[in-house]
Amino acid sequence: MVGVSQEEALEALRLRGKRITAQRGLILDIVRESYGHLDAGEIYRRARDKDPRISLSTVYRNLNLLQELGVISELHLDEEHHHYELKEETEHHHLICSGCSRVIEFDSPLVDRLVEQVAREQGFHIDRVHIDLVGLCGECRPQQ
Amino acid sequence: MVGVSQEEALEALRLRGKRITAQRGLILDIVRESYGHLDAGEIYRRARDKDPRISLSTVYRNLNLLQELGVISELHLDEEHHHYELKEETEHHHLICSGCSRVIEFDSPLVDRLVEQVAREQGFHIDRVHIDLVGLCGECRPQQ
DNA sequence: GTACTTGCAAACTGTTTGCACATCA
DNA sequence: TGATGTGCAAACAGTTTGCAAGTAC
Repeated sequence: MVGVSQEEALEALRLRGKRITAQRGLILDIVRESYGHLDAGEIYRRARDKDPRISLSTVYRNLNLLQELGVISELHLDEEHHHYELKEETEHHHLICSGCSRVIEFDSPLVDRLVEQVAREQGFHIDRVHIDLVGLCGECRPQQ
Repeated sequence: MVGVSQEEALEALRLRGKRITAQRGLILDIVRESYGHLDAGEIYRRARDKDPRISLSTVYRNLNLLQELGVISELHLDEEHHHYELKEETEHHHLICSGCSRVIEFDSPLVDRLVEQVAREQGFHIDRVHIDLVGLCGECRPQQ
């Protein structure tokens, strides 16, 4: 669950001739601290708490930039808007509680077996795997 | 790969006191004929070819209605907008070619094993499973 | 100093809604 | 006939973009 570090992220910016600004540092901090996965609006709201002058377009621009640099990645959870997380070294998938919206990451060797099997049967070469399991976590189950 | 039939779909409308209109029939035909998965805009464009007076809001309204009735289902493929397909009896997942955009449906017992394993380990009760594998199909692979 | 960034407002895309008119049963 | 559905335009949410002013290096 540990993604790209702040130093690595800043280094990625430098390498591409991008500047290190207060806004970028702030956005990275927020994405890092948010174990749950935030959408752009929520990242903006939290950023504004620390820097009331930041604009929503700066948030969008930098989320897109950080994605291009490979520092964060965009998720398509079940809902409408994009969510962002720090890029992990290992591929992982999402287990989403429809009660409390928490997002748990998982991986399993069964995923690789599944992907291999499907690729072989259908003659595909698979580049990306998205798995979202939606349900109720232990805490939300009893009371629904 | 055979979804709800036209008769079943019309019956579902009747049962809920909904009317059978030319527009609804047309939208259902288009969703049925589109093996690939279309978004609302594309469904609208195709519908307009047969009935130039149909409106985009009618398309949206009916896609939402048909979804509530359980006749079609909404997908969240990798892109921005919703895609729709006829509801299948069996759960299935999507194999998407990033070259030609074709969508192939699949299922495998390994999916159930994976879901069981994750549910057990994390104490979840899983309601929905979304799996999208993105890659290149046999035809698109050589030439890229 | 200069290229890169920002904030702001305006534009854009996908989707939903209010309302008067049309239509299925 | 009366409830339901349609088309149109206007409203919305999320996201992107043009531009002048600001800032990192």
